[in-house]
Amino acid sequence: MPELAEVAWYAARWQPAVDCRVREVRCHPRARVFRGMSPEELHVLRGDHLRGLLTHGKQILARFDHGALGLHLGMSGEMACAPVGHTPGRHDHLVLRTEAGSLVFRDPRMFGRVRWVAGSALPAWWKALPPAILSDAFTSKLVEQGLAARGRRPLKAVLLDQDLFPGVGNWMADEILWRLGWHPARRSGELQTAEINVLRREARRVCRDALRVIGRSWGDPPASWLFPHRWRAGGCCPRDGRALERTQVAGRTTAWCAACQPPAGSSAGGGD
DNA sequence: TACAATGTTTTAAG
DNA sequence: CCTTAAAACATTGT
Repeated sequence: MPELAEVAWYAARWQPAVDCRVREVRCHPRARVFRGMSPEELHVLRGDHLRGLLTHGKQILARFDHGALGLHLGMSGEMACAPVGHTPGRHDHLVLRTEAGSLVFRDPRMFGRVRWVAGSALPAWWKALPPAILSDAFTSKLVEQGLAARGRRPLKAVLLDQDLFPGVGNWMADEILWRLGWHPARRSGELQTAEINVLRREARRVCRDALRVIGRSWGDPPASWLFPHRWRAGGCCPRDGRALERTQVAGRTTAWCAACQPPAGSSAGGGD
């Protein structure tokens, strides 16, 4: 489920335990989410205090006194602060017991990831993350160069590229394209300079809207967005009421409106 | 039963 | 070597 705003919301689930000491570490001995590392290594967390939580796109960093936990929620990951006596469930791969509650990392499909970097400094991989979409470093020039380097790829694929649009996932990419009135399969290299500016602006807008509505309270996006219509069987475009198309673009199911988002060349776009 | 699910990585192909 | 497409990953739900 998690994209930028859902990730922010889940990361905040651990917030109540900031400045609390880890009393006990429980982890599944060989869950895929630990990848190369030995989960035993995480027992060094015992005695450390959780010092803060950061998010960057879909990446989460939970900082402790002597290191940082890098978390990625994959397709089905969740974070929760369960009661102190929480008994780890089948998919609770990591549980940190604190006096404020049990911090749970849960991920049934295990496409997510947990990693540990010792030391109080920010990990190198964290510092190497690309500019966040809502940061000043996310410039039109950056977007222009990113699109040019992926010129033959469909826009949908490039929006999903975490090196250029960190935090954007399937629903956000569809939302951005729908708001712009652009066809998802349009080639990234054919955008004009003015269109690149518009794309940058809309990507930032969708990020802000998502964080406001979902990131703060897991609220339901308004019916004026594509979001609430895109998965429902028989979902219709909230702009013109036409039945939404559902096709594979860039290997992902893509919801779009054939009327609002015509193929490049046609000029009957949606926009707003 | 078979397919699809808000993601990334590896492998194959061009 | 570079870019792009497809397969793989593991589990649950329709």
